[in-house]
Amino acid sequence: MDATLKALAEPRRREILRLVWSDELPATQIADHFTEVTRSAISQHLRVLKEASLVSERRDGTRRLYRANTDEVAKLRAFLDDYWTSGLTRLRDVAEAAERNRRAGH
Amino acid sequence: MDATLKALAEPRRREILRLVWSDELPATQIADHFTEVTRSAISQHLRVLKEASLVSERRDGTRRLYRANTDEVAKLRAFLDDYWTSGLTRLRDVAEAAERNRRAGH
DNA sequence: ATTGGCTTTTAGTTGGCACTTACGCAAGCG
DNA sequence: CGCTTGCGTAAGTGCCAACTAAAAGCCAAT
Repeated sequence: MDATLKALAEPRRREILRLVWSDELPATQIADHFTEVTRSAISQHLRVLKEASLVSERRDGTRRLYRANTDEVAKLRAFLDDYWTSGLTRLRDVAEAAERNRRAGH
Repeated sequence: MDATLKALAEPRRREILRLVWSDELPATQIADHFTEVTRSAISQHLRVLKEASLVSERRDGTRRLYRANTDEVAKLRAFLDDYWTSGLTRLRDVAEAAERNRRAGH
């Protein structure tokens, strides 16, 4: 989950993900979309996305076709829904912090 | 939106957001929750969260009370739902890239 | 085998980010 | 007023992430 959010924090990686959202695309065509950075930079972005499971790679001859892994974004949605809504653990943690404070205090 | 994702990419900031999700909390109490970093570091995290509109600040005497801005997370959810699902713009962009390629290509 | 297109990888640079230490500043209290 | 409490800010450090340029890998066709 950490990897997912870190990967999406970069604007160009979001753009890449959008490009390969509905169809797979070869690396060169993805890179051509970006005029301000090198093909190498895009390749490295693709690696980050792949390691975060946000895209999958398929080889076809010398080309490499990338496609978005939409399931992973769905997981992020679920994360946003569930993570903070556990008020009980929050109260427990605050209580623990107060306890630490009390013992440490003077 | 960029600021929102960048802010959430940091684990400690997510933890802070979880702490102040359902109730407001003074800065010191938030900082006490983290034993491995300084109070100053937490203060800087709070500033990032505030600039991303993920938390709001309320002053009460010398204290500053923070509370999560749940609307902003809701916006992120909407973003995840809508941003990539516009296949038409994707096709347009790919066509443009191909056009650039054709002209540039000798 | 060698050439050539498609792509990743390596090495090196730079900018940014999280952190600590030290300081500053306002509000309440004796 | 002097002191303390609660908190942000400034300056400096170290690390990591994004980038470029150059080298290397992979695959197909010749």
